[in-house]
Amino acid sequence: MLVRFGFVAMSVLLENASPSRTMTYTNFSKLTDREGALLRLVRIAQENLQHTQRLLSHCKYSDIHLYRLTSKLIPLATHDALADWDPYAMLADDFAAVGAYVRESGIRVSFHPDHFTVFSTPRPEVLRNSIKDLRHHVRMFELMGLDERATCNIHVGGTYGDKETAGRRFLSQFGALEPRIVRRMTLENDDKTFTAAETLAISREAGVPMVLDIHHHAVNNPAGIAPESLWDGIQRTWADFGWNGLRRDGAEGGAELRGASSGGAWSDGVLPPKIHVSTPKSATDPRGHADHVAMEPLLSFLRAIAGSTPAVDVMIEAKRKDEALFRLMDDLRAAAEAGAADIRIMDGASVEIG
DNA sequence: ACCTGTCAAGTCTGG
DNA sequence: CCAGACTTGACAGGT
Repeated sequence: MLVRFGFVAMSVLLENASPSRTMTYTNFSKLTDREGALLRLVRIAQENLQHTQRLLSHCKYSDIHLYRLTSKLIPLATHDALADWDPYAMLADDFAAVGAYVRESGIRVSFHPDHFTVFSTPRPEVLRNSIKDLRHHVRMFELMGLDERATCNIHVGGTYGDKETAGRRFLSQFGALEPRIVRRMTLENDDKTFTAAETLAISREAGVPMVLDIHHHAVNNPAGIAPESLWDGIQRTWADFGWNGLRRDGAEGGAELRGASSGGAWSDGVLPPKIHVSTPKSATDPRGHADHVAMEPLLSFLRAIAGSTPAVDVMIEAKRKDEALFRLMDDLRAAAEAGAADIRIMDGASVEIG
């Protein structure tokens, strides 16, 4: 089983490369020249996109095949007070350049809209903002010219004291999204509300792939289910509804999208399942993310699924970002050298297990 | 150079 | 019904 590692948003090793510089609305409103202020926002976004490209270059030269884009590329992009502002046209070239680099380097990219995007909500204005937020993310993918293997990952959301009702409300509100958005979505199990088993059931009904977060599962698993026992079902969500499924069903644009990509995992027609991994910060804060990732629990999970899984992509969600990724690779290399015959180092950020 | 309170946004808990 | 916690990176304003 091929295992590829990636990291989230920013690097702790690259200097002055923040992809998420911002301007707060409070500060924006202090500026008297609105035109000038909007131009400032565009300038910040351009800088964020240039830094994103440096981060992608860092990935490419470190063999990192997986990267999560920050949701904060354009400051105040979906703010209500800026509803009449269209930043996309002015940034089209910058997004196109990033997208071209992504396609050429074959890096698998995603977004993870933050916890304000929640489709289980009973509140109309929260739903409205959630839709707006997803449209914004998909718009950025489209400006980058990336096909539907570039996905947005969200959680099911809050339960409001009645998980059953909240789950049904999620399905009806999420299901009302435009197909072009739904086709780019994945759902992740939560560390407090919807468990992995519940998220899997909802993912199947919604017709989208599921991302398994093994740390969230460890801290939100009241039924005590072993994660590998859910794996067949999770893996099937990628085969049934994901990129492969789209193509098998002959969904619109499939053939055309295939030709638009090149290199590595982008060209072989396979989108491996994705999992998230992090390590509890401490016994008192088990849900928090530690600086680095402990190899052992991850390795035993990977060994458990290796027999039934050709490839899996692992997103590292550690506080020390890319440094944690490299340290984990060091640990895997050391384990292989110490005699673990089922671990083979493939390159700077991937291993073969089993 | 470094520190602290604040930031556009949501939900949950406890009072 | 409302305040505070939760959580993340970065700004803003202070020393």
